[in-house]
Amino acid sequence: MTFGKGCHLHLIDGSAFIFRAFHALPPLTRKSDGLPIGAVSGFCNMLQKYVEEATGPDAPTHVAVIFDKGSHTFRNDMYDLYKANREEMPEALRPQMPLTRRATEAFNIACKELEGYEADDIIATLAVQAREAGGRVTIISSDKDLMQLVGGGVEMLDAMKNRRIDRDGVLEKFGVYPERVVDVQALAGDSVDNVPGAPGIGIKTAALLINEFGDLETLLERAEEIRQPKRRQTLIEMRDQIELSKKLVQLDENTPLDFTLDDLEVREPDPDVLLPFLAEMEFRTLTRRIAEKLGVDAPVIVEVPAAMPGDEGNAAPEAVPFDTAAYECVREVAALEGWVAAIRERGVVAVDTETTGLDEMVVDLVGISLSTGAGRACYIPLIHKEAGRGDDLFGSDDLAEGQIGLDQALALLKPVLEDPAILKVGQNMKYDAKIFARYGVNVAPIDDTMLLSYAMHAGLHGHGMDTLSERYLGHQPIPIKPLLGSGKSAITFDRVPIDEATAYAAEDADITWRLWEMFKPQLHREQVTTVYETLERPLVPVLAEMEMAGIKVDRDVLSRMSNAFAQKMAGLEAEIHELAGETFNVGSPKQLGEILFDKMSLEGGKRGKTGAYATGADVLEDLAAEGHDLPARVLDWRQLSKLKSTYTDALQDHINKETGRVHTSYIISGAATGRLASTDPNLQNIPVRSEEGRRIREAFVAEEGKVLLSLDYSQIELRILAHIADLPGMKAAFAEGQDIHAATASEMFNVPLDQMTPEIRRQAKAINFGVIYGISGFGLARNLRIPRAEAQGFIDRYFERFPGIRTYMDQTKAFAKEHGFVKTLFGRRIHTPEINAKGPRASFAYRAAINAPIQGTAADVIRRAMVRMPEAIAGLPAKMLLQVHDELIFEVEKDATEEVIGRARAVMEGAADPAVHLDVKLTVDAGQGANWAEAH
DNA sequence: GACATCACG
DNA sequence: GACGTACGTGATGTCC
Repeated sequence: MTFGKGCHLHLIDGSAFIFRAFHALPPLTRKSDGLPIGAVSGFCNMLQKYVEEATGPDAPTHVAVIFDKGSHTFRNDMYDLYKANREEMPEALRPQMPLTRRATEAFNIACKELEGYEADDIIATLAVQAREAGGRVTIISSDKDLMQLVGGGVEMLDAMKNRRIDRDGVLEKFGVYPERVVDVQALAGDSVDNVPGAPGIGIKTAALLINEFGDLETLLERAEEIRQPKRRQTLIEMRDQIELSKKLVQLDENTPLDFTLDDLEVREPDPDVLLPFLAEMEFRTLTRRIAEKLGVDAPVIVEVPAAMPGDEGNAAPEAVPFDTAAYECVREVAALEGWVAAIRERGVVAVDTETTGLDEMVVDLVGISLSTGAGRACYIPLIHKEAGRGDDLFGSDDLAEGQIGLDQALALLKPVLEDPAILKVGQNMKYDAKIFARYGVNVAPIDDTMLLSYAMHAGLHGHGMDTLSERYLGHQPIPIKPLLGSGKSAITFDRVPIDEATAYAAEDADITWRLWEMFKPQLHREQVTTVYETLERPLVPVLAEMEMAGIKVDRDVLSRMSNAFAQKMAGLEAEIHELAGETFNVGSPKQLGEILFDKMSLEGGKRGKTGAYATGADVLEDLAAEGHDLPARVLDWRQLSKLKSTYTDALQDHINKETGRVHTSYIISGAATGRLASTDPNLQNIPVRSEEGRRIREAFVAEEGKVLLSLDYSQIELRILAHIADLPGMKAAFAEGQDIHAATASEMFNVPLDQMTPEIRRQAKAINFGVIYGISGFGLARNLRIPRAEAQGFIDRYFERFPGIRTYMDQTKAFAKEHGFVKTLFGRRIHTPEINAKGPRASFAYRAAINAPIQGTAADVIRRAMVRMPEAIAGLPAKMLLQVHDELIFEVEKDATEEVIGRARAVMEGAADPAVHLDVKLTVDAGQGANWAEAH
């Protein structure tokens, strides 16, 4: 096809892809030989994503990836400092450059470069040719130098933000249309490329001048007319430098090319070329995904353990392919006895349970799967029902034939599952342990692949089985959805036909085994063995006990509150409709925004990214403060609505029918920092800050004759900050038992403690928290509702008075940049893969990196306390029920209260010892009462 | 399923 | 000089 009208040329800026891929990803290496491969991996993923999305009416007819070639270009002949401040290419990236060319060719996309020219010049030349031929062009890049080409059918596409940039987009960026972009750049210069420009003039000023005078040449001719003396002088004196800058930024549209547009026609990738390349790179997931897309079999990539010093000579084990047909369905006692013997032989087994649902406190055990080696797995169906899908949707309630009796199977397995000499491996073992516990089997000792991954990879990705299998085994597990169906017609696992259940369930055990085999030896290499052994694994039985204990919740209290809330809400709703002059859904932010800012024309309507007005509490509070009644009522209504739906209503549904208690579930690997997360229900966010909300805690009660006990760390994060950042002033204040926020205020604002006002203390408190969060002037200003400059002043003074903070922040950032993770005092690693990204993502990562060691160390401390707690209170009539980040809740017989407080407090205050000696002592406050509101 | 909102530490 | 910001979570309701 000859390129012309109706054609659409895509030009991809290859170097931009590479650098983006390199900086966005952790330093991956090819397993077999350690070759750095991260950028190639990211590059291929981006190409694949691009190919997948480049369909439809907008699809390109022609496409090329353009690369830079050689470091010396004609621009260096003009100006020897051009790009002189460019940093050396990172050592890990250099060997990957040729591989990205090969990757492009493997995808069967034209790959073009030209010695002595930058990619931008080739792109310019092709874009102009295509435009003159009457075609459309999309330049896939976010390089602002290319913006001068936009217009007349040429657009840019920022692939990361998925945003098209047309002439108006360029105007937005540069303040001028594309044809004047070089003029603006010539004046503003570019520090990245070391284009000098005119000193003191940035894009804003440059655009102003160009728009006033028309173009650069006129501006320079008539420079005497510029009103501002400084600018006038600069432009007159720097004329040569500005003209040189223009030549440097002006793209060459006449690059001598040895190919034509017609050579760039889109071609289908050839599986026989692409897949072998991906396999050679050892990209497991991508190889499989693309093979699937192309409808061919993925080549097998042999699994090789990562090379280690001293490993030479270790033969790589042959990778065993996944094969569901090889799994055994255990239906006879003799067969099960065979498995038990095999497990005893091996000393370790991967275990997984299948159940009728997700609530471990309610569901029934349906079957058990076991694995004793890669590819060697079985499923033991126990209470599967006669298959009856089809005519009879619900099947029969009769047990299917050929299953070992539940009791008999458990009796055979129990000695193995409880044998201290046999290791049981699971994925999220807390779930299975709780199921087994309800059947009288106490599984121990254990390993958990989810927690192994968490100890090594926190911050990099999730730790669910699907994620881990795809990422580390290159294998997508059988999805559960087709087996169970969805919606109304969904069935429980006991109604899944046994042969299908066997493939699914045994595969889970197989995957768990393989992950364990891979992860376990990696722990020590990542130096997180102690983290795993002391902070992750021992928590499993402790949390299982707490969750099974549950906390008693008084349904009547909640029910009465729900009714009261409903009444108040109805009243408020009527008032709101009255004020609005129409009825609308108060719970719809969209409708509320339209009422407030369109109908009532109130000031301050700001639209978010979806185009809807923002109606968050901060916005409504501002409006209410101006005297508007409607937003004030909505705020009240929202508070009640939240309390009712999330707490007083929903909590009732979580009361277990058998125990009369609420049993939350903690996610050990949920938060990257080491904190726990609580779900179904979340008992870590029960209201406390508002008086009305706090009353919900009255529904959490102790059994008759017992009390609830709450012990919480006082200011644990600030104490850890004082230790880590070595802040002598703050340490002293803690040592003397002072009010830490007042002490901070005194230090910062030179106010004696006895003259402290609540207002000054409030500001100091906000700054203290800000520091923990990786402070920014903007954030503090918003929090305190003060001008940004003032907030910045506070921060500057804080840094002055507590110089250790600066050092801590700088060192933490440098560490994160170098290693890709930060550490807590106890060695927990939290990865920060985006720390080397560009733009706001890096700012996010930076603040998270500052916060993680502090929040994470506090999380480690309370984990250590929890692990030691059962032994400390053994023999006492007390149970640990809940954890809320810095607080532990116990239920205790009244007589034993003081004894439990004493022992639990000692454990908590001494939790850091002996692993870490803190310069600041930890103190614990205790409270008790008939309910949680009283105890807190 | 994404988004906005809001509850907690 | 611009980016667009406080850190970490989970549950709910609306809307597409």
